[in-house]
Amino acid sequence: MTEPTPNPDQQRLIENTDGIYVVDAGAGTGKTFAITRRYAEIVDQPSVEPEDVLLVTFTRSAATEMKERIVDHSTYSLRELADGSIQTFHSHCFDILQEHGYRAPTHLGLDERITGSTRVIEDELVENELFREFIDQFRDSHPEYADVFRELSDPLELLDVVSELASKGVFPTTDGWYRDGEDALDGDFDAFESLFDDVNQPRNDGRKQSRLRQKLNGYGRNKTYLPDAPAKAELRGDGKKQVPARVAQLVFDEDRAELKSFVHAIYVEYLEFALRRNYLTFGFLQLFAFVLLCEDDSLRERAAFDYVMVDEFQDTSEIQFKLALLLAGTDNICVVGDWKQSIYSFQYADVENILQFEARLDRFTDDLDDDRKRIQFDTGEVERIELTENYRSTQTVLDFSEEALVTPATGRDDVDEAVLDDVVSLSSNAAFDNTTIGGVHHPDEHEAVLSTIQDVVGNEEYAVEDEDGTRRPPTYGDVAVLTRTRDFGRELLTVADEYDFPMAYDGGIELFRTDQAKLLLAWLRILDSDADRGWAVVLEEAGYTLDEVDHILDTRDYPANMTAFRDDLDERAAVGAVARAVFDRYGFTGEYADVILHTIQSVHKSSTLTRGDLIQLIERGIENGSTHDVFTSAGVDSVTVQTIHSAKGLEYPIVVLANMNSGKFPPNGGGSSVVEYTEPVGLRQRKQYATVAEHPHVYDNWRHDVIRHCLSRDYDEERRLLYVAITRAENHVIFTGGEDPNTFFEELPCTTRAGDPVVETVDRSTTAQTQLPFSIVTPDGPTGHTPHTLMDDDVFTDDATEADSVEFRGREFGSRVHDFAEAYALGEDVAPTTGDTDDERHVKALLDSLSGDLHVEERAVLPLDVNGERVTISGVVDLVHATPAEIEIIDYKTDRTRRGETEYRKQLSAYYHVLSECFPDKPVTASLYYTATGEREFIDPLTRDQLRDLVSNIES
DNA sequence: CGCGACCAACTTTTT
DNA sequence: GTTGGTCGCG
Repeated sequence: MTEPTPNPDQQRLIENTDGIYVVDAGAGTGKTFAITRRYAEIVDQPSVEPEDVLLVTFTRSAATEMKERIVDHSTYSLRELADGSIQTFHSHCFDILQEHGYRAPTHLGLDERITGSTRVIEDELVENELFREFIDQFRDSHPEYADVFRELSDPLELLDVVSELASKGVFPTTDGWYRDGEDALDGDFDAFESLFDDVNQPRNDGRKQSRLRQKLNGYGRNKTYLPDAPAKAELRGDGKKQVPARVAQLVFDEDRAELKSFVHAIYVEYLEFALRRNYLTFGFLQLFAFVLLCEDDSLRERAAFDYVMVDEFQDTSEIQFKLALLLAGTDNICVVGDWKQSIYSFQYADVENILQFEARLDRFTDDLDDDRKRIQFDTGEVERIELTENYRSTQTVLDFSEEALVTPATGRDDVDEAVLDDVVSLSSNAAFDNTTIGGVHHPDEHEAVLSTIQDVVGNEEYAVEDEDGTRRPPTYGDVAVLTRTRDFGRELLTVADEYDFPMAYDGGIELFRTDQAKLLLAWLRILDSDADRGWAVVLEEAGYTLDEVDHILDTRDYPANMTAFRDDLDERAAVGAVARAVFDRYGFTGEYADVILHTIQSVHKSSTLTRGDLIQLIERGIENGSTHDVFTSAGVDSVTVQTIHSAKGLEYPIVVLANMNSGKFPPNGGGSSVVEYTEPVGLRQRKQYATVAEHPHVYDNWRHDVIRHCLSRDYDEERRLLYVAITRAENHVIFTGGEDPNTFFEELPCTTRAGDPVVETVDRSTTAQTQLPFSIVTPDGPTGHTPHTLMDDDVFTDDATEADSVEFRGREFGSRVHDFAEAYALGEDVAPTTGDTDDERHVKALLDSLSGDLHVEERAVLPLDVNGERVTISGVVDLVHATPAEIEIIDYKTDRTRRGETEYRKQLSAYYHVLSECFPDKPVTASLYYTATGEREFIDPLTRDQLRDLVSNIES
């Protein structure tokens, strides 16, 4: 939420465009507003153009939002800003490499090149598969590392190592390490010693041993070390409450030459592998961009900006901080962030970047200037600006949010209250503060959440305030359920569905844990080996009882229609065709099925996927919960379910923070309230090896068993997560827990009560909304495709081979125009990559003639009551164009000869009704735009009754 | 009150 | 890998 006039703090940030600034912008302080105004201030100077300014955001959607908001406050249009650099680190690095990256690998001694066709692997699953493939061949070609591999439980850990090193700027060259990379690997004894000392302080005024000494009590338990390992007593010392100081040196000094050479070999050969396969990972994008900017002085000067701004600075990694410095041609640097919202350490974000900004600025500058001057400005003067006025939440919520930062996560967790010294307290500008903060717990937590929301909706006690100051009871749309895990969100949606409760999930979904993927896996297993665990799933889904399933499995007397389908599947050679047939059988035509197919196909491109491979792929996907974004829109009046991470930057009048359960939030640890000893103490079998010689692969690293206790492990980030969740709320916060709520739930200073959930089924038969996709059945076209995929008709005929369809889809005419339109509407620079056909020119002309908000690919769902049953029509149109005067729905078609006119009409009409409800005050029009002729045809929307008739005819 | 030993239960987020 | 709970010892 933003205010039209900047407050004095914001004004200071906006006006002070020259020099180095660190902005502590707490939650809801109008950070985006201020930063966009600042950008506008900078580019509105006559001597400055958008391309002189780099504005880095953390997500692509944030970049888009920034652009849109800057347009409102500067003399530049969205088109002109497309040339300016408002983007993520990753996409900026990609641009640099596209333009100048050809020889970048040579700076590391690599012979491969980065070309215009080098892809970026965004899908984690695909990246993992590629890495596995690399490791398999690495293993074969390096028998000398067989011993090391025996110690690894999962080769993917090596990908972690490589990624983490890349995020910290440690890169290999063909014959060593890049710049001072090896120093980082060797470490710094003084720094280590100070960590060591920290955990080695006696506690309770010297009466209690140090944390380190206590931890070392488990040293060597169930292990057999190599003979050179010191004894436990020697490490822990005796009589004192501390570990002897010399132990620090003892564990630090280790010959890691072999380990380093192994990691080096993996790292450098993986880089070669990726380049040969013509792809880069997110991490490698930054790696090569950094190398290029470091080595090529003239390029660095050309690529440098007069102004650099970094948003969400608490989410930056070490390499990103350094990249920002290399991209800054002057000392006009401004970083904006909030350390309290640093929750991405698993993605290598380093909260110290913002907390220790000045020290790191000096250190990184020195590093970069090590051999020659690269940073051409003085870093001496750094100014801090604090934004303290909060436009989102009530003062009660703000005060409460600080409590979250010092709430213990476990019973033994002692929180350092000193963190509050770093907190810049916020003051609310809300006039209305009727905030309730409380907790509800019940064993049926899903029901408890739903029932609590129903208590709140329409309840005057939970009144919320609209932007114009009017107070009203809340609706479903005012509520967001935030969870730490996607699992909980998915379960909650399943339960919500039973009550027809209006609820939509927003964000990544664990694609391989959906019914679609599980049934596909089942059929693949049936094809592979008539496996019971395949048949069991299929039979159960078909409605057989457990007894019946058992009987069928015993007798192997499968239903005839199923064996027929199996034989039919068996004739399809390509796995993609198998998957499509399975989805068709079950009517899975929505977004999930599409994304699964797409994922299979993208793996298929890089290797020939057999059924066995695909089974493995899905099994792994289920195991590690790989996620894929599924397209959803926020409902018109439905509760939003999100993970806390994905809700960052958003705000809701009422926040329900769910799943506050023991052992799940915080992640580790747990504990049981009832202890049952199943065997007498002392009889537990020890996993101890008689001699090391018997098991030469045992690699118990005694040094590491000490060192790991010195690395800080605390719950600070969990508390920050709590902080982020609470500060999403404008008015009310409700915590919910299950049977055994966790320490946060107990310790947070608010009242909690046991719930008594009664969920009422919701009648949604008349309300239009946008939500998760629902499948469509068309009378005369292929089933279940959105308007623009209908153009793929001929691609989906049975006799088209898999390879044909994959290749053909990529180059498919209609899709290309669609992609072009989307990219162009988003302000991306599309001309060089997509050519300049007549169709694209038409689309361009149309888009240029429009001003206002363009919403690309919004999905709408219109529920209809058909013969007493609720049926929904779902649609995706290419563009929604919103101006102050009207709403236009626009869909691109190549020409009039395509099939599926009825379907277009149906979907445009459904869309018309949904948007008419969303915007009751504005006229809504629906039109088709024929790119072959440039004609625009306005459609008379079908009435609800007509739609109902149409749908019931199709159904019967 | 501190210490040690032991068992059992839990282990996420995504550019 | 971390935690909660319990038991026994000093």
